[in-house]
Amino acid sequence: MRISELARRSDIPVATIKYYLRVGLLPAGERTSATQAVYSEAHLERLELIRALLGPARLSVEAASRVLSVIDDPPATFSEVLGAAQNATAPPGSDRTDDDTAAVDAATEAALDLVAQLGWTIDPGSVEVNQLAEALRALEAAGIDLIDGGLVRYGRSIHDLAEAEVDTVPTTDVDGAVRQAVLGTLLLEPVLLALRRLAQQDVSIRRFRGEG
Amino acid sequence: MRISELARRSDIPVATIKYYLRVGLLPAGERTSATQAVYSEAHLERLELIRALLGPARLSVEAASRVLSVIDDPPATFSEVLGAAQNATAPPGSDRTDDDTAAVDAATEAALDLVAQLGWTIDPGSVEVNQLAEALRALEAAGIDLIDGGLVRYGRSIHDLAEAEVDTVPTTDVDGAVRQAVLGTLLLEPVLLALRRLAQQDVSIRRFRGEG
DNA sequence: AATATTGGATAGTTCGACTCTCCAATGTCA
DNA sequence: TGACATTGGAGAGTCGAACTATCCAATATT
Repeated sequence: MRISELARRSDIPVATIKYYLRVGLLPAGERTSATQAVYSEAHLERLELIRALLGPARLSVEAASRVLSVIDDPPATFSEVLGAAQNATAPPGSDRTDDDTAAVDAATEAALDLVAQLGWTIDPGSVEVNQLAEALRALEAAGIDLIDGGLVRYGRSIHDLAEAEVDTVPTTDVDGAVRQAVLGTLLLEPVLLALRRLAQQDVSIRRFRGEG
Repeated sequence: MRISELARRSDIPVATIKYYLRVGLLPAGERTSATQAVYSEAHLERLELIRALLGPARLSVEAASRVLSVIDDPPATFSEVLGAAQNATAPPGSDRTDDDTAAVDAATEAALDLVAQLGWTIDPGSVEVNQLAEALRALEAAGIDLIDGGLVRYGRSIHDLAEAEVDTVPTTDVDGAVRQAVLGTLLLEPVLLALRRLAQQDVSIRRFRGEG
């Protein structure tokens, strides 16, 4: 099909598709002449994927393009796939000056401590540790107190989730595994957040039924 | 203190503080004359809160201001608090044209179905149902297949989480409860997402240890 | 009295994600 | 075959969000 049909079928403006082509999110169509190219069903699927990453998964164009390049050209081992996916989507760590290094260090220590308590084996230098540290710092700065061991309890529940997720990754088909791992990591996030809020509704309704 | 000291202590530029004042995120200081005002420790804390909402919690200024107004002026019942917090932070639902109503309806039905399977009592008209529906739609559009009952399993784990969270809310101090509920809902999100990724690392390291 | 700071309003600036405009080279239909 | 539509490609323009800078008159401070 040509670009106008691609636009119609995907419900994305031609100008936007051209933009995606320009920034490299969408591979070029097959040239049939100097000013014409044809696009396949694969392009259509790719567009849906792009929209899922830019929309629900809330990625920037730059992050999405890193993610897609992991899918297009996967690393050799599963752990690397996961790492690549996670790195590709990590927000560009806040470049704060080193004035409050103390607070940051303390938070990092708290994060590593939590992971140790949970008995997890992870890469202590990975971006996620920093993300966790920063998130914990924000919690504390806002004055939120968790009951003692609260985070450990969260950690265990979340580990259950992770087990369930890894179960869904096919072990035979390598490319499929990559795709599933990467997209699962990203696209399940909004699902989990929405489920969490609904669960909170249920819990609070149950617990505070008929109270003022 | 005056605005320059507030800026220095909070590490936020004066111009930005003025901006927050203008848009109503930060209440005005106490006027001492026509061109002077003093700010308190409360303003400093408020600024930290604002930064936590705009940064880690990834809220827009508009959403943050809705959240803060819930905290400043809480509704009467706990369920209302939760609802208000959730509504305040809900992203502005995608205003798609009604061309693919079918897909949307199907997704909504799938979402409600999932909730029913979990046995949760929720408001079927709440924003979160739509969020869930949209997230599920994106998953499906990307061609991610979950093992049967996978989502139910996730749901149960998440319900555990929600229980743990509601446990941390103090039942005596009303204002504190509101603050805790609202900020906990928002600021724990990044914590949970980071924990999830670390848990995935652990699971995959354990499972694929030494494989190519 | 001289200099610095403040509140407040208005006008930029920056960045990301598009969206528009052009134009020459093709494609298509009568 | 000729008139009209479409395409690829590149550059410029738009838009909204979140700041950031500039001004100025009215105080403060020293």
